[in-house]
Amino acid sequence: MSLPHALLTSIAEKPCSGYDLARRFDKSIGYFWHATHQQIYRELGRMESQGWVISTEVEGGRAGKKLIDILPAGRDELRRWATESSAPMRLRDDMMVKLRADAAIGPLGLAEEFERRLQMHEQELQTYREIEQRDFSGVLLSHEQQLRYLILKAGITFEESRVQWTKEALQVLSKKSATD
Amino acid sequence: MSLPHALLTSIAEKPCSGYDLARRFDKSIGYFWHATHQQIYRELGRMESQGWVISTEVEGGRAGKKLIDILPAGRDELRRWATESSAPMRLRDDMMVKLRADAAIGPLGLAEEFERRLQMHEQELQTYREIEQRDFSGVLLSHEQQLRYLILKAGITFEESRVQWTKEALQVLSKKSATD
DNA sequence: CCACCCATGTAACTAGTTACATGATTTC
DNA sequence: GAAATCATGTAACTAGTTACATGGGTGG
Repeated sequence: MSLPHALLTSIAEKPCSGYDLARRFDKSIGYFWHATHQQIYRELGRMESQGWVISTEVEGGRAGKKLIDILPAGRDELRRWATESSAPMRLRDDMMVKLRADAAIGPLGLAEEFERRLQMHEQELQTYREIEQRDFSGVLLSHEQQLRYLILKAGITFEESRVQWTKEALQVLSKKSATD
Repeated sequence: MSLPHALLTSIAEKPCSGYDLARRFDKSIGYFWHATHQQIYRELGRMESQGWVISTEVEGGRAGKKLIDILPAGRDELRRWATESSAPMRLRDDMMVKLRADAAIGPLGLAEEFERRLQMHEQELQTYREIEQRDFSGVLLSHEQQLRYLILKAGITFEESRVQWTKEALQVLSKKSATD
C-alpha cells in the first residue's frame, strides 16, 4: 500500500490542492500509480489526521480550496518507506487469460482486440517519445533530471516490449485464421 | 474484474479442486494473475450459485474434497468475456515513486533495493528461460503450444526490459553517490 | 445564460489481503 | 508420533471503483 507515499512525494515536489493532486494522478504520476479523486481525498484526510500533511484554506482562491503541504513527520514517513524494501508489483494482464481461454475453448477471434491494443501501445509510446524529445534531449542532464528521465524510460521500454509482443501475438493469431 | 474468468479458464483446461486452483494460481496462471486461496473459494461459491460451475464431492479422495467442473453457462460467460474489449492493465510500480521521492527529498540510498530487484528479475528471467527450453524448444509447435509460448514470451520480454532498465537505474544512482 | 472547468466531498459497492480456524492423510 | 501437505472454509480489514452530490468561477 503506497498511495499515501505517492501523494507525499507529489506534495513534497510541490504543495497543491487535492484537485491538483488528482490531475497529477491523471497524467505524470498516474502513468505508474493511478488513483481517483475519491481515493485521494479520503487518503488526504487520513494523512492529515496522522500529522503527515497540513491543509490550509486558501484566501484568494475559490471557496473551500485548500493548500496541502507536507509536514516533517510526513517527510520522515516518506523517507522510512522509500528506504525499506518492498515486493515488486504483480503483473495482471487479462490478455494472457484470454489467450489461454482461446487455447482451451477457442478460437475466440482475439485478433481484433490485439489490434486495438497494438494501437494503444503505439500511441502511448509516441506520447512518451514526445516527452523525451521535449524534456530530455539536452546533452547534460542534472542528477534530478536523470532520475526523472529514468522513470520515463521505464515507460518507454515497457511500451516497446508491449508493442513488439503484441505484433508477435497477432502473427500467431492470424496464422490460425488463415488455415481455418 | 476477471478473477472468475481466470478461474473459468483454468477449470476449462482441467477440472480440479479449489486447492489445486490455488496452487495453479501460485505458479503458471499466477505469473500474470495472482489470487489467494481465500479469494478463490469465495469466488467459486459465487460462480457455483450463478450456475457457471458445479462442484461434486469426491468419493475416493480426502474428506470434503470437491471436484469443480465448468458448466455450459460458464463456457458461454467465458466466451462472452474473452471477446469483449477491455482496458489494458495499469502499471503500478513503487520503485518509480521511490525514484521521484529520491529526486524530491533524497538522496535516499536506493541502490541497495535496486540491486535486490535486479537479482529478482534475473532469477525470474532464468526460470522463464528454463521453461522455454523445456517446453518450447521443438521445431514445430501446434497452434495451442504457440499460444502458450506467447504467454511465456510476454513474461520473458517483460523481465528482460526490467533487467535492462534496472541496470540503467543503478548506473544513474551510483554516479551520484560517487560524486557525493 | 449555458457549458465547462475548478473544487470539494459522501455512500455504496467490489476486490484483494491478512489472520484465524479446522481436520484428514501422507511421509519420515 | 510429529511434521508436512492436502483440503476446506470464516471473519475482519484495507484498498480501489462507481455513482451521487454540491456549488463557485470563467469564457463564449
